[in-house]
Amino acid sequence: MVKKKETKALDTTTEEKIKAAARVVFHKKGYAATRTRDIAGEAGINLALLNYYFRSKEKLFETIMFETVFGFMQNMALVLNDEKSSLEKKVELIASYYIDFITKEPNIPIFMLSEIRNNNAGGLLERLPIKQLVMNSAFFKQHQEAVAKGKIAEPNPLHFLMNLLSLVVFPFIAMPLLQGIGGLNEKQFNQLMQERKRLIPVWIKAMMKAK
Amino acid sequence: MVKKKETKALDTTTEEKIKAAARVVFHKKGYAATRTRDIAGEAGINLALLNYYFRSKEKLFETIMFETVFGFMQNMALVLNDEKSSLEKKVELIASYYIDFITKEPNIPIFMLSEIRNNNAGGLLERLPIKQLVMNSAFFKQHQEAVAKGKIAEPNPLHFLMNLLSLVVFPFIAMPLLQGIGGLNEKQFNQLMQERKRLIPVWIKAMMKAK
DNA sequence: GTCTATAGGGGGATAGAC
DNA sequence: GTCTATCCCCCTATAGAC
Repeated sequence: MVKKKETKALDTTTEEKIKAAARVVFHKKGYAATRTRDIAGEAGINLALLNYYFRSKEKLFETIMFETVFGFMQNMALVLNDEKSSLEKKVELIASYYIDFITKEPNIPIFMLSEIRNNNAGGLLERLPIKQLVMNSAFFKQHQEAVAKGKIAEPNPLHFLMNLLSLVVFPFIAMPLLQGIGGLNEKQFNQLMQERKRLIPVWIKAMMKAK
Repeated sequence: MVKKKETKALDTTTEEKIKAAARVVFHKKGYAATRTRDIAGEAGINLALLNYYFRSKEKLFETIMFETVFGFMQNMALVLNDEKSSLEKKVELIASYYIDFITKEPNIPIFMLSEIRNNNAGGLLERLPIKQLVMNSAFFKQHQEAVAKGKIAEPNPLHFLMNLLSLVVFPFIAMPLLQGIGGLNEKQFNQLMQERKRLIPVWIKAMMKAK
């Protein structure tokens, strides 16, 4: 649509600068509270230029939203579908990867979840093959096998997945509350999350045998 | 500030109608996306009247936000501080109560958490004595005792609390995603949550012994 | 207390010069 | 491609009649 960088030195095309700024502001404030002027300011460019590259606030948002959700999901997809790693290993990998990821981008979970709730993000969930991705994954097959062998008590794989995501993601979403309760600063909070990389796999293992 | 109902038949004073409407709209869309016109419409009154009762959108929001957070917390406070019930019982009570509560009001968790993140909700967290409430609770004392007796492996009570809240609250926040993954309708989703009333206490018990 | 009408300002988008 | 200036709608809030 606009000039295509051939071998542009650093990814500092204007388009990329605007997207980077939009990511920051949208992730932090959400669609409704974001002012296009703030994005332009953050990007160090003029408001008119934003509309030149992306026709509207909404188009820009859709771009950012799609890339954010896609970026979040793709690692999950990779891990869940790896035939070689065990179920235990998958739990470890997901806990470890996402705790680091969200520590760096702490606004992403609540951003995604609240925007998806508000407007279903323009049918984003329908466009991404989430259901097949998860339901046909090696993860689900391994879970079924473990249930069949009596190694896992709770037969519903959705509970398994919910539990894993809950333990990994929720503390970040509730961070301000937990910092308030525990009187933690950011560093101490992150330290707690690092501990959870080791703890969550242990916990999940114990939970799933219980009945 | 306005007329005080003496023994008003049903709580259908205009003020209460506006607040009820504001709750619905704010909880669903959040502060920034809410239009005062929508609230007035939902309440079946005129826009001007809204400003007559509550001086501004922000004042109305603060009222709703405070009552929402307070309403959410007060049961937690009651349960956590009950000296008579055991730690196990507390877990049961919280899981059971909040699963029912959030099933009826599914927008509340993400509403509270995203508004608190956005603007700290006008220092709401500082005004409510959350920290003392939790840190001095019977819940925390019982947790410490259990750790001392070797009944609980993980000594940090924040992990315990995070885990409990995660398992209870997160599935609701991620509901659209989980419905997409599992292909569930609302009824089936609620069924899953009902199962968790029984499962979460079992899981928590198993987790906390694990190391 | 409740309404209609309108002021006032903010924010998304565009025209047009460079 | 990038800027300045500006349009215009929408939203909050208020004035004033009843």
